[in-house]
Amino acid sequence: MRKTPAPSLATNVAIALNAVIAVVDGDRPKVLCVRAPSGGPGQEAGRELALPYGPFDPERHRTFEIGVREWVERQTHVTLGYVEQLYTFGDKGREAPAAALAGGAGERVVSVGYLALAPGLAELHAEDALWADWYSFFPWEDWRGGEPAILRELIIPGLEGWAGAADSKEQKKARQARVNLAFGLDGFGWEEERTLDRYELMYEADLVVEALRDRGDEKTQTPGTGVAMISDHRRILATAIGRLRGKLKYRPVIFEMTAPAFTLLQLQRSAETIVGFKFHKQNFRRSVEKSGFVEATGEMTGETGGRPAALFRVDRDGLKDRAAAGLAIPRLRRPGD
Amino acid sequence: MRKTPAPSLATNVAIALNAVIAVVDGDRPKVLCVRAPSGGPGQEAGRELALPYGPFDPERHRTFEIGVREWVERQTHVTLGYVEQLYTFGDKGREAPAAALAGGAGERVVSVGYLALAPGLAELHAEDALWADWYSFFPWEDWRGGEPAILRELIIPGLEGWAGAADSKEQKKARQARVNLAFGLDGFGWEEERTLDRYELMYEADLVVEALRDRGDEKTQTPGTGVAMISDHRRILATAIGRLRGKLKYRPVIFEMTAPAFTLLQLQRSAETIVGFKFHKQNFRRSVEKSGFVEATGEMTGETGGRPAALFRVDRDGLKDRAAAGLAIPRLRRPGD
DNA sequence: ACTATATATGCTCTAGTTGAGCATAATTAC
DNA sequence: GTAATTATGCTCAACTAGAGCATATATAGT
Repeated sequence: MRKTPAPSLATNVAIALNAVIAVVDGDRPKVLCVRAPSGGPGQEAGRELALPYGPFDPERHRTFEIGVREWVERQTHVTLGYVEQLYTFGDKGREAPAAALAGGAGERVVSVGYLALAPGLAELHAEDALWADWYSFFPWEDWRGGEPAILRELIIPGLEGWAGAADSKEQKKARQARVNLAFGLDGFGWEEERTLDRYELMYEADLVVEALRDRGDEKTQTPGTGVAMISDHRRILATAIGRLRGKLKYRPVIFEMTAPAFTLLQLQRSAETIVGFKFHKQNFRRSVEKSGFVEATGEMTGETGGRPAALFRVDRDGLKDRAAAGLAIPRLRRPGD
Repeated sequence: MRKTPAPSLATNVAIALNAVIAVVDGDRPKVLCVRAPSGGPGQEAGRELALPYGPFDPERHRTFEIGVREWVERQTHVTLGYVEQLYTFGDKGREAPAAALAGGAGERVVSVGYLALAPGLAELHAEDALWADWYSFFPWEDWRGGEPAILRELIIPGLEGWAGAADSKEQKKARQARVNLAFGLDGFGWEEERTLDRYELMYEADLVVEALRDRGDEKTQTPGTGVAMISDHRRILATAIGRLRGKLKYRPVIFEMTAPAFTLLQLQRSAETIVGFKFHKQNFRRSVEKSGFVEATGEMTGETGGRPAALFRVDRDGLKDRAAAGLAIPRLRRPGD
């Protein structure tokens, strides 16, 4: 028997706060990005995209969330609504690109990722900031027009090749099972919130540029599998999208991203934009109308291109009463099912 | 227009890894605790309980998870199964007690909390480590014997008093709404996974000792509201319990905590122990049997005190096939509903 | 004015799920 | 034996979710 020693805590770690600031712009989901101050060696392609990030200053910030809000609002002039902590990323290998990014030496950089939702595109005041469509980073995640061609043509074959290239029979089966689960193959359904699983598999299978880059590989292209980001920011973004997609189902967060008044179809399009596939319209109305989240304003809009639609607004009281619930998000129906 | 400056990252932060190691022992949920090396000033009561924690050593640990596994296994000789990151806690105010705990000076300590599940009580080799019943920290969370008396007698009145003591009418309503939602009052149901919301409200309302202690208050007792822990460890534990309770519903994590063979009632008791209330037995069987998670071993056990029960084991293939699903956890039925 | 087309909105039908309870079976404790 | 205890099978009613039919009210084009 020995006593548990009081551990001493190491100090040579820096903390960065990363924010995924998500908005819906019509039928495009967007995320605030910055152009990073030029990539590492072999990256003359210019300035890679990064999530906005800031230092965590323990002197000035009582909490992480205060820190995030503070520098986001100062640097981008975007006012954040809903904010939640996502995950803390501390893997080694992050540090090389991240340290370059920070201009610092080779100390370990840990980043705490945050997801923030805003009600619409804010005007940007920094010249190297932009709103990017998040499906440009994850083209395989957008099923609104049916199954993305890139999946059948390139990604699934690539993943099956990777699974088949494993050493043992056991390993092959294990890899294939992961692929099936994440990508909804072989009897599994496509679960929209598994964005991180899918990205990680693609990374392991060398289907995204970051995998090659992080190894210092020659090849710097993986056509069709989306735009790369600096460091592990695309992984952070994948985490954020998955979290947001899941959250829609059990918290009324969609209303953090809507205009003050909207038609039910606009609300549906917002949800579909995030979730990445289309819903049955009448069922969606039914569930929203009985949810208590919205109330009719009594006004109509004629800008629909068809019969005018009733305008709704958020029912603040209803929202409070049902803060424990979310929208009824159906499952993705594949034509063949 | 100005360029986003490359932020410099501060370094005077230490990272601790905290682990909530949870097991189910019959009908008691347990968590590994250590006796902290004597509390702060005014805490002569001896050694407060703490979650086991260790330093994150950026030199030696490629990832946080590796770090957690390493020091847990080294210090406690408990082998961890399932491990997941919970949340990163960085609030100011943590640091005073946490720094004392670390024996260090007044630097900011950030801790990354982890939830780990193990299949049973491991023998402990450190004399100041122990398995504690987690409901000793949260007596109001255990509804298996009906609504805990302490809730109606003490906690709810205390919270309503706190709500009523707010400055403005608005504030009062807002506070009361939070209480209703978290504690399932006024038409809301009790949601077992809202453990953190409940703990936070009780902290704000001065119903747990930590609230008084963190302010340096004279009073050091809040009878009936559970055992205190050092620093914000009870909050970390509340986070872990909520996460685990929620996770049961959509991932088959319960099987990380079960013996190799079990009866369906034993499985049910394990789930009830975690969730904190009892289920309808026949419905639970029905859902488990058709879930594909388990298969009959063909053997029976006579140790039930009644008719012998069939023994089941985890169906590893079924688990893989259904890794996307969890147990069907019903809602808490209150007698009056 | 008439027609095609687009969106809005109401309603129904079916299959499946969930909550609850009845009934019977096979043990042990006294 | 009888009571108590646990196991297990089955049914019923309420509710939910997926799908589609039908009708209403616009705009655009001829």
